[in-house]
Amino acid sequence: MADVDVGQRLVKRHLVVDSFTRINRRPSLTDDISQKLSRMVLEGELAAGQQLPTEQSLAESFGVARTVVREAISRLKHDGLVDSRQGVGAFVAEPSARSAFRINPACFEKRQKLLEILQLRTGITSEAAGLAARSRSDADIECMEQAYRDMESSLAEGHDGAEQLVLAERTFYRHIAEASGNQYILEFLSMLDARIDMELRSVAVKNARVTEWSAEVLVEHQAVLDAIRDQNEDAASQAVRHHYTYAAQRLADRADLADT
Amino acid sequence: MADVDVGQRLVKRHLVVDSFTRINRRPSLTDDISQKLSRMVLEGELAAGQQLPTEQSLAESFGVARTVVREAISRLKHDGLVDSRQGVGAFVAEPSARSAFRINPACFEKRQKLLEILQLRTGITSEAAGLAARSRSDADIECMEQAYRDMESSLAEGHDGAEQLVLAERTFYRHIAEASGNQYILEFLSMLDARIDMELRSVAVKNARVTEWSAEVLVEHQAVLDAIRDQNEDAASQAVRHHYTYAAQRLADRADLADT
DNA sequence: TAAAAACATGTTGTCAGACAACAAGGGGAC
DNA sequence: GTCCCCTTGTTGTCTGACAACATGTTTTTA
Repeated sequence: MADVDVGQRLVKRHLVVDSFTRINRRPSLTDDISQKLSRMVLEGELAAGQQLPTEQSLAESFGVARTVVREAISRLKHDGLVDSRQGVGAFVAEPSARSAFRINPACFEKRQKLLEILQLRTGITSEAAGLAARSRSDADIECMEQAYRDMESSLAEGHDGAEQLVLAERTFYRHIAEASGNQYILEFLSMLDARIDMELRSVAVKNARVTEWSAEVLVEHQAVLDAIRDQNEDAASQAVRHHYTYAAQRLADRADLADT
Repeated sequence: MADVDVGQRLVKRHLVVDSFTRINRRPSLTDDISQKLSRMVLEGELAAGQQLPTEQSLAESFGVARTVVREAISRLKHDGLVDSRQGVGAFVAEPSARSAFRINPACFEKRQKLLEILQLRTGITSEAAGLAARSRSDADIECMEQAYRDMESSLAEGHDGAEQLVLAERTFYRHIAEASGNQYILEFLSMLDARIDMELRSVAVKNARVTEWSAEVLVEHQAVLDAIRDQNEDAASQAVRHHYTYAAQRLADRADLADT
């Protein structure tokens, strides 16, 4: 945390990494304000249907120019969090009006939230595996096998290959998503992976008992691969489900996560 | 489509309903520009890593003020579509940097896209049902039963109850998502439903053979309800999967969808 | 000659003010 | 009571200015 001179004001700036900031870049004022506003909406501090303060007064209370507030609100409008009417005002939208799905990266450090993300991922991935089993091409299988071999070889490198191993696992499931032929599944999974990436690159990976678990994990992945190769839909989605069931158990063993 | 005087220009305005515009409200200039820009990025017209034109030149080429372009780009930044560096420029971000998941509502009218959305929904919902079977409370069951009864009664009303029926079905699965105890599943599903809503309110519902199918559909839902009541995880998620398998078949029968 | 400092240029980030577009309410004319 | 006009307040858009920053060029200095 440092004091940074921004325009005419002296502000505490946090170098947080979250959905509102690109990695390792100082958040802009717009980032700050849009984060604050969307948190207000998301946490119910502003109830649905309630009118937001005017842009003018928001600008004054936040100590920024109206353009900054407008850019922030523009983001909320785009996400369906608020709805504005010219000449009237801006209002908090109904939760059913949300038009985008986001995950706050801070949640990746909380065990409970991580578990829920894992469950979400389970549903998508097992569906993807089933679809892949149905419609995979031979080229798809080759891609998966390649990724599988990468997992094996990075496992052979022991502890040093930990990060590489996790990356190969990601690639493995990306190929499955591609083989499913479903654009949305692919997009959704790659979004999830991007967020998880941050965690992977962190110290957590090195400390986690990745290599210790890898042997058994590899068997789980092989079951997935075999089922897709055999074009057995149910077995494929079941194998994915198995893998994530065990993954959830391993998650419980990890000591680097906050319990709240 | 109409000619509308906006500021100093005369512009063709389309009253489209998409993720960039709230229902039935004229899109603002920011909506237009952000839609155009994000489409350019999404469709690869601007390659990853490529620098965007300067805000100034974008403003000139679009014929709008720089503030409008800035609000639009601000949205893209928030979605992880572009990344800007002060003093340098704005650049198209890697696809892996996406931080939000959206579905273009136009896709709800294309059979293939709708099928893929249905598959995505299948994965999430069957996972939700499994989790719900594990951890549902008695109160959860009561909510689901209520929604189920609503489906029955609106089915009794025949063709007039079509819209009400679809709404009750939504409620039924929302209760399942709630019972799963997974915040993300609930959020994701309710986002999907919000988009589907538009379709429901459209003429499509009235024309679709909803009531004709309802009898068999109801049986499928009951299987889900029973499995969750019995706390049978596998049966619950399997029942959901069944329902969506049949739903996909019914989708193929619908004549109101574009095939492209 | 090579390194360092100063400068010039172009871009994004922020501020300020103005006016247009629009909605809603109030007051007067009829 | 109804209609019309006016006033007021808010969002939408335009314009201009300057700060902050990165980069390449030129000048200065060792």
